Amino acid sequence: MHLTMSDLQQASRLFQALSDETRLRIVRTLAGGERCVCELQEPLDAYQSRLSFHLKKLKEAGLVSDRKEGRWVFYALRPDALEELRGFLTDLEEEVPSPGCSVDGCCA
Amino acid sequence: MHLTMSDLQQASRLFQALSDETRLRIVRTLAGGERCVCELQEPLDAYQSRLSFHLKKLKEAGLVSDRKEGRWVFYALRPDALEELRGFLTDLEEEVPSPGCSVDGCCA
DNA sequence: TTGACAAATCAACGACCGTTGATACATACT
DNA sequence: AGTATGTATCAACGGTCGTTGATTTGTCAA
Repeated sequence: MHLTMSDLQQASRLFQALSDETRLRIVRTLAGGERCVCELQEPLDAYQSRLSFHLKKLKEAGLVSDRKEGRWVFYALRPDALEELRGFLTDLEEEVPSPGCSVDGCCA
Repeated sequence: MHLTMSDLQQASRLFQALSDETRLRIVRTLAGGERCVCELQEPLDAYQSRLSFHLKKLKEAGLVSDRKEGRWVFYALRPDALEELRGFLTDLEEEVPSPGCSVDGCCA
């Protein structure tokens, strides 16, 4: 009975950020270590403006961090964000279908 | 080195289904046991057509199942779908930033 | 058969999303 | 100074999404 991230709004934001295939490919690549935008361009076969757009979305959701170095901007995955989501799913799975759950407000 | 659900398209479909706050509230409620549409209406304060719309989305994504009984249709959470997603996130977190990862095709 | 109820579907609308190509900005090099 | 490079931003477009209200389909009861 925790469901720590009862803030469904935040959860939906995270899910939304991961709801795009291009962004998932970015995330999967960043799981191998930080990358600058130009390093993503070739393997993902995407225009630079497109990558900037998606990286901004991921950053706004808190899923990646960015670090400026010279003319490059390196993006990295934020493991705690993934952990947060995983915890949310775990809490959902642990929610047991209790018989008296139809009581007012229980599932509101 | 598993990343079983390497099918990013399927992953994005699941994330997309969970990217809406109304749907997350439905899912959280269904975690307490199956419900028919009319039982969701009051606690979620939503029109019936709206709930039907979102339940259809959840069903299409494989996150819920439905069971007809008389005039009612009972929806229930499918735990395996949540498990699938959790596994995907776990695999992502386990992906170690190995030094030689910049090799061609490694993260493509 | 008539009425009541549960659920799905539809049309319409506004809002947001993802892509592309062009442009702007910042940094580095000569 | 000028030029090249990496990145962000912009305008424009087409497409999809979520909501509402009305209609339709199916099921039960009187």
